[in-house]
Amino acid sequence: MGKQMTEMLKGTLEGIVLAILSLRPAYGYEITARLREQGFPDIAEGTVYALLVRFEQKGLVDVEKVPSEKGPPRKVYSLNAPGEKYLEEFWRTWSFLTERLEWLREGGG
Amino acid sequence: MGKQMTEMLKGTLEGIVLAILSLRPAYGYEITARLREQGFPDIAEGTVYALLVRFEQKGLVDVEKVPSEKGPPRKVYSLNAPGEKYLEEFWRTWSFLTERLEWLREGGG
DNA sequence: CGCACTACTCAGTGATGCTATATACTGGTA
DNA sequence: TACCAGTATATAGCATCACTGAGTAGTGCG
Repeated sequence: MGKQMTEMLKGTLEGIVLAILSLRPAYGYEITARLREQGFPDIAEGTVYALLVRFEQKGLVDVEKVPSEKGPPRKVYSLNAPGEKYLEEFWRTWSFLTERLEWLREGGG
Repeated sequence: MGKQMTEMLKGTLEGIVLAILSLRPAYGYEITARLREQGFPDIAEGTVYALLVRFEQKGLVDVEKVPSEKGPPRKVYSLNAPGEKYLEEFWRTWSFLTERLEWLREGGG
């Protein structure tokens, strides 16, 4: 993917996964697979799981253990109220950044 | 500024400063001041100087020492050819990210 | 049994931005 | 003189984050 993308994902991947969870609840392996389909082929599984642990520690998600037909039980994460708020804040921060960058890209006023 | 912005700036601040340099050459103190005017009040001076050192080490900028009427001599940085290329790559990476995020924001297909 | 796929975990690494401090030069003022 | 504000650069130490690489577990197929 390149170093630029890796660094740019810092802080952004968090928002991406929160956004995915806001669409509907999901578990780690599923999220990783979806990211790979959607243009992020090199997102490491370990990265996603670590993110989900952080979400849980921050109280942004609810967790439910669901048995799987194939393999160990799934940990299904769903965004709760604080999570929604946090995601809204993410979008505000993201919008601010995109506005600043769009402005710079167009010649900086 | 908040932790979200701090993390999101990782990888992005690099592009922001490169974009500022692509408009016209500038020195560290000046760049910091401009960032503060343009909505990033909490960018630390040390952050900018470290960034400029990295640019120099990567060979993305040319440096010229210019005497100042007030204070120590300025180190004026200007984007060179590899720097321009690197900036273009940054914009491509940035565009990819914004497209993915816009898509997610609008409901994820 | 061995292999592939599903599913989660964790220690160690590298890059980045922030904090805090130090250095250096000019000019104003008590 | 002594002090301080503004200009200008540099750097050591810290926290956070994504990546690497390895390990653990369960199911089904050859």
